[in-house]
Amino acid sequence: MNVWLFKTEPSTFGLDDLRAAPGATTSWDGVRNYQARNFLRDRIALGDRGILYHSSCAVPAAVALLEVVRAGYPETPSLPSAPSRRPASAPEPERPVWYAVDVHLLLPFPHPVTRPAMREHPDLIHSRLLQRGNRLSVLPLSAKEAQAILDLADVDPAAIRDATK
DNA sequence: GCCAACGTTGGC
DNA sequence: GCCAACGTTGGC
Repeated sequence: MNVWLFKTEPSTFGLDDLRAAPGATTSWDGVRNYQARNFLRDRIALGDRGILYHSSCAVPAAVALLEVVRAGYPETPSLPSAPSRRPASAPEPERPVWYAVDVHLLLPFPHPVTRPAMREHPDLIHSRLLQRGNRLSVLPLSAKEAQAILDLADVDPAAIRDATK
């Protein structure tokens, strides 16, 4: 089970929007970076966890624990034509370019974990998340990094394993 | 508002 | 294929 960081600008879509969404679940789409796209398409699995991170706002911070409830799927599904009906001369259908996953809000953090707080933690000080110029909107977290963020959020460590109820 | 970092574009 | 210019992201 892997843990992923999902970055979002709360002025566009944040924790409050996810709370208000039907089933506290949303499609994580709109990612337009190939490296992040590859994570969505190839690496993020059903049941993986996510940490929701607010960026480009007054207090950038990790704010919630998520669960992936649907693995990667094309943003705009192309209607697959039955192979037998496709003339041999027709081009192969193109592979979709952009992908989404669905995430569900498991647990809003008791309090946000800010960047200064993360810098105090030995397991986060070298995290890609804290590096300047990091522009990846979806990125993998090591088990240590994920645990450190949950520790700083005062979330029960068991939450990351047992949250599915 | 500033600046660093990175991705994309386009001329050659 | 190189690389400069430009646009975007994102922290501060």
